[in-house]
Amino acid sequence: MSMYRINFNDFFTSAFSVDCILFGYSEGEIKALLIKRAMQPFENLWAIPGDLIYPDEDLEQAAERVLFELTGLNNIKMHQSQTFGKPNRHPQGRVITISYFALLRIEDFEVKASSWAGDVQWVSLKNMPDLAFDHNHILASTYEMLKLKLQNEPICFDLLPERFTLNEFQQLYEFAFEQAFDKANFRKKIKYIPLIAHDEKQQNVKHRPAKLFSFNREQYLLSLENNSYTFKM
Amino acid sequence: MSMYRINFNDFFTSAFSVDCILFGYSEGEIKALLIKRAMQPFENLWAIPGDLIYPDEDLEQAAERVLFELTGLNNIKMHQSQTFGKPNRHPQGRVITISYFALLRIEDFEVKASSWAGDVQWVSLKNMPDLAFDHNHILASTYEMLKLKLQNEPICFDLLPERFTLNEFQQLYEFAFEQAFDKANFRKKIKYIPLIAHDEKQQNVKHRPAKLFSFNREQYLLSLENNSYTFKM
DNA sequence: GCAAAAGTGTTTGGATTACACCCATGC
DNA sequence: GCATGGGTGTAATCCAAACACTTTTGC
Repeated sequence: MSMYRINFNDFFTSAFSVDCILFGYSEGEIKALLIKRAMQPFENLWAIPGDLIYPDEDLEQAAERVLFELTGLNNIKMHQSQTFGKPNRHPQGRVITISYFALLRIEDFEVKASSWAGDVQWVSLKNMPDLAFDHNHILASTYEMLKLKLQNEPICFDLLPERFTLNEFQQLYEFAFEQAFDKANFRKKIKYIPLIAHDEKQQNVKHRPAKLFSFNREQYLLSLENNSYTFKM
Repeated sequence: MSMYRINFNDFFTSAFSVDCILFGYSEGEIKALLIKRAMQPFENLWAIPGDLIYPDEDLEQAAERVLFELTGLNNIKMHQSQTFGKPNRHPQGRVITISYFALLRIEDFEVKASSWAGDVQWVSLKNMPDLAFDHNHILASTYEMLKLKLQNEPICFDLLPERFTLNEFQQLYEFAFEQAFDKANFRKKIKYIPLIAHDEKQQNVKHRPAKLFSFNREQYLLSLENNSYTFKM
């Protein structure tokens, strides 16, 4: 994290940081973007990207900055998760960290290894190694919050490609809730979610190609206004 | 808040605090315990009780300390809500505040006006005045989180008296979700919540007295373990 | 034709809803 | 007896689960 570019003692006895968990979805798995720490402490361990918050910077703005440095992406909605502040969570001083998460379409950009990371990688939440600091704990609680929101807000469409098959959609929920759903019943459940059915079909599959759909966000917002439908999974 | 007992400039350029929202339930309304500020800024305005976090203190521990100073109560579960950190939210410096909430039985204790408050009062969430700082915003988001948890965890029993009538139970949800429920249907919905039915009845009512119930927490925890029931409202 | 996954229809049982009715108490 | 809320039963409806079946593509 960039705090080590600055003389640590110059900062003060306690500091705030943001940790910015980027969730993505590919190959049927929800993944988080992790960085390999290039310096002490926890050198060479994988960690959640994060940085100190500047004195006159809003929390969300700091999280967006971390996201931008890693991905070049802008205008992504940040969701606040939780705040972690055990006095000894950081070996070199008191650092209270506010964790945020964002949902990305993995295919839509290229990750840039930043100055403060030796390597960057998407890691499946099914297969998480030991992370630096208390980052396993932070990631686990944030994933719980993601799962809660997946049930109550149409944020799954921030993870899915802009055009997706209904099966990809179903598999996202199957991964998150660790259970298989019946295909016919799943389609009945999502019947009222406003989707746009395209004429376009899946390519290069060796079976009947599936129809592609997109989320009709405009219509969803309208239905929110007149209370005709609220997302619920 | 106690930060003003300390010379302000000695503290820092930025600081952390906890705000500790105490929710209670009486007379059919969910209320928050507010304090009347005895000093600048926002003197004489109502505010959420809060305090700075000591350098080697855990966040939750700080919130428990604020609760204890106000109520003398201990061993109350604190729920972390959200963190607020707009650079200008505090007129005298950068203060990032982590908000917690706790659920109390209003009848079980006496509020002590503490050194940093001129007055203390339970205020209904239906009838909230303008508060100090960004406390209206903090309270509103925290109330949203409370309502979310009321749907997924049996925390309503932390607000209700130890022995309650089914109607008090129903009215709590009616207040929170701002809608009336059918009595017979409500009772069918809660059929599987493990309750202890007492022989004791309501006293001093001028109609048929209602039976009193308590939450059977032991049995609920057992049913969680063997996955036979999970709370859902 | 066969394998593989897309896509749809039917049946069933349990939950939700609306609504009606009886019961116990104070006055 | 009457007002007031406590407490319960029933029928209609909706919804979710289980499961079977048809369709379309590549090879």
